Amino acid sequence: MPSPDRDARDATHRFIEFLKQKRLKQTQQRMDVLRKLLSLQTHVNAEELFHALRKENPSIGYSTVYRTLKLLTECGIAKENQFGDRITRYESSFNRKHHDHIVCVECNEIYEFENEQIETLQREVAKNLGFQMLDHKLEIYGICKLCLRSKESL
Amino acid sequence: MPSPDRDARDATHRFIEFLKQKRLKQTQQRMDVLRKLLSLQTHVNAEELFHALRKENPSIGYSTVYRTLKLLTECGIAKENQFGDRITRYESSFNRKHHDHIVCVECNEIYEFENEQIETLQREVAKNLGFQMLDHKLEIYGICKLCLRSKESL
DNA sequence: ATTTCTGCAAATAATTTGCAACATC
DNA sequence: GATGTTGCAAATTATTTGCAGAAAT
Repeated sequence: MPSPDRDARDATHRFIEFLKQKRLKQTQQRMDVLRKLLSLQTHVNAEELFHALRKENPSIGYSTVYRTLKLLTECGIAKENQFGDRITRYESSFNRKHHDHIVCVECNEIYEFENEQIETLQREVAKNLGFQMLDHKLEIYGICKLCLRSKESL
Repeated sequence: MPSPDRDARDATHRFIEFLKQKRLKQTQQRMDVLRKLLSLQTHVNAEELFHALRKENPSIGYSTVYRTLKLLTECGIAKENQFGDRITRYESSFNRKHHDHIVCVECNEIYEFENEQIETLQREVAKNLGFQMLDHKLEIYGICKLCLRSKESL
């Protein structure tokens, strides 16, 4: 059975292999960014990651964070997401199934969901239009349960 | 029956009413931006619009284009879209049904499609999660028919 | 005459890049 | 010791804003 710890070790292992294969170096900073991304477990942007890392290592640079996120994305450990605003958010995608996002426009919380029927219909749409589908993304925007509740009680 | 010309006239009319109601002024530039957006009929970014407008009126400014696009979005004539890159693209949304996009990653062409079943499933997902759904967007990324064909013939 | 607009140039925000000092292989 | 990496500062990209002169009400 998969466990968060197990996944973290496996992801780390994959990253190290990836670096080796590309003749890139295994540095402290690169491992730090990976560890932090895995531990935060959410949709973080570069800024949030940078500040979290600064707390532990005040000398880490913004560019290192960006550069490492590129590498992690390249080797499939991280996934980039753009939600409405112009900010790129990253989530760890290692050992994770495809999922879509539903975003609360009030509290900005991002939830995930899966729906196999929607996936199937998307594949059909692409096929009917003669496309070879590579990727797809679906975002639903709305007001979440909690925000609706706190509005009612006014 | 709706015709492109008819839609253009109606959209213009709505924009003029919108400006009046907000006590904003009906200027040459604002009408130019509207006309150009309607005539281009595609998913244009501010830069493309700006250059198209410059050809006819070399003195128009970038900020006017951006500011007018904001107004057109506000009154429902334009709709903003963000596809993967960090660029905002605009399409005219006057008298247009909701639709989703399928983007070719080779030639960057953007096609549109509608699928009522997917829409229904999305509403169900939102409902099940306790969300009040406000908006949603779906993008499929892949390689289009034409690009696939030209790859085969190599 | 008043109010709003425009175009420019400068500001902003997120991200990228050049480079000299530094760490890893 | 050779090569790749880091952190910084400066560049870049898309967009926004302040402002003085110009246009619409």
